[in-house]
Amino acid sequence: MTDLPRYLQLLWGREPEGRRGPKPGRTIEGIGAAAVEIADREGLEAVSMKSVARAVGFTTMSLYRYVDSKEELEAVMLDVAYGAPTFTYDTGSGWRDRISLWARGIAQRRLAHPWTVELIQSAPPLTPNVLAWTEHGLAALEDTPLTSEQRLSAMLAIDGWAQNHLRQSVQMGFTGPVDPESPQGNYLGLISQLIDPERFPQLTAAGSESLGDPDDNFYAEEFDRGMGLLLDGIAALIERHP
Amino acid sequence: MTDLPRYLQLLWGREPEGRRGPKPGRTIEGIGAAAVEIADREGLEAVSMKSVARAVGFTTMSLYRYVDSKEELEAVMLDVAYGAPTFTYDTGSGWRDRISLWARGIAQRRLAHPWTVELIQSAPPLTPNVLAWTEHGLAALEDTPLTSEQRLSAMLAIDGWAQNHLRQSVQMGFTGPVDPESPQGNYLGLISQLIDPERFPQLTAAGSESLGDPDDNFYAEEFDRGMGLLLDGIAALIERHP
DNA sequence: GCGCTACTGCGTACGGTGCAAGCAGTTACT
DNA sequence: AGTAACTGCTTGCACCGTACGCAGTAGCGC
Repeated sequence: MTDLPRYLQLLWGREPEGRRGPKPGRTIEGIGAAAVEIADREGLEAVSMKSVARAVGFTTMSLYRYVDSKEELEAVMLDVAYGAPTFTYDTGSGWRDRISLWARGIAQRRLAHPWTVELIQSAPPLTPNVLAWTEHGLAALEDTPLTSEQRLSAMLAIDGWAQNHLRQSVQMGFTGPVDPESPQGNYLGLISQLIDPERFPQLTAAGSESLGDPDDNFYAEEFDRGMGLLLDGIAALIERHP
Repeated sequence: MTDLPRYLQLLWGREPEGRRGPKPGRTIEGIGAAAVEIADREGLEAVSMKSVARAVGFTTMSLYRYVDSKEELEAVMLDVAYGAPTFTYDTGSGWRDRISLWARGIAQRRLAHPWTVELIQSAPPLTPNVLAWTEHGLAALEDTPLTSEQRLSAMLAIDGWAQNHLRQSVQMGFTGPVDPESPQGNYLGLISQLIDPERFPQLTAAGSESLGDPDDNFYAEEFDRGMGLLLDGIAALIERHP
């Protein structure tokens, strides 16, 4: 049994009691919240050990009393960004409504903190809020006849898709008003400048047709479309289930 | 009409002819390949302007004659990692076989260079090989009655899911032999140490049942399962198409 | 031929990063 | 009372991406 890394001990409140020395002056949640605030305001690249420390009134190295590395700080940030799931499922609602609600909830949290898509997590999440969301997602599929392995697969697929959709949308600059002067804004201009219509017929067609006017609703519409695809797939899986 | 960033000019062979001065001693493709080799061998964090420059026999700053920033270098790396799609679709094969083949092809390339999931692309891809794969994916759906907008959506959903599955698998350490000593290896140990079975009943159940023995085939099996979900969804979309 | 000019790769320098190590001061155990 | 474990702080290091100016080179217009 390996003992827990520091930040997990703190997040889960697993500190041994009766510890000597001064009480810690901050909480990791507070530190994470400060980091999140910086990321929301100035972008993820503005989050450094120094800037976060300053935001909580610390010197740089003091942060290492709460977190062993910047990567761990990022895990805390993600947990703060998720927050605890606040909604509950209507009694009587079916799995499709439930998991949709859940997916929308996750998408909403992530959309409020778009920098989450820039985080690279080299380890699976073990923080309280993220695990709470996972639990909530599994619970949405509780009434289906699927095995828990299938439920986990389905949930991971949905979560993964939602996350990826946000990622792609952020890349394309579709999450806010489209600025035609920005490099993303004239993506179409650049692409048509590059590709040979004979070598890239499908792309040429798709470009002129579909991406013609990516308006503000593009993100939401695409979200519903893709989610519908996945839910139909899950429905098919359930129907053919023994 | 904005003019192209340097690395795109080089990748697409759009340099003006009759240029003065010495010929460039390297190609971006070569530089990208060197960077890919470093990433394959020592991980993405070992890729620095210095290390790449040394690998091609340059000083650090010389790289900036080919690329305006490290981010552009990463775009080149991704393009090299993808390579050009080499396969063709069987005549007579249906869309389902075709897009499956395509998805497998992409997954294979990415799996050969797992660090691709760590790349954060802040702009949509405009490099030749990546666009060639996109074209190839759209062509797989050519025979379906879907609009090109729907085809694009479907393809993005599949690609996104494949990419995300790889990302999650890499995080979990499922892409290679499982080392129980590594932090990912005893993920289950850690999780069971943290969660209260009463507050996290679904997770507890899922953990003990499904993740019991994540063997080498877990990645591939999960890939097929999720892909099946998506393809079923697309099939449903096609059936109800006017 | 000539210089001019745009190009090559190189050397130096700068501000910023994450983090290792040792510090004096504080608190609660033995 | 003494000691051991903790707090936050200070200093210092190796490394990062990249701005800027350099001498040398190849093709242009004359």
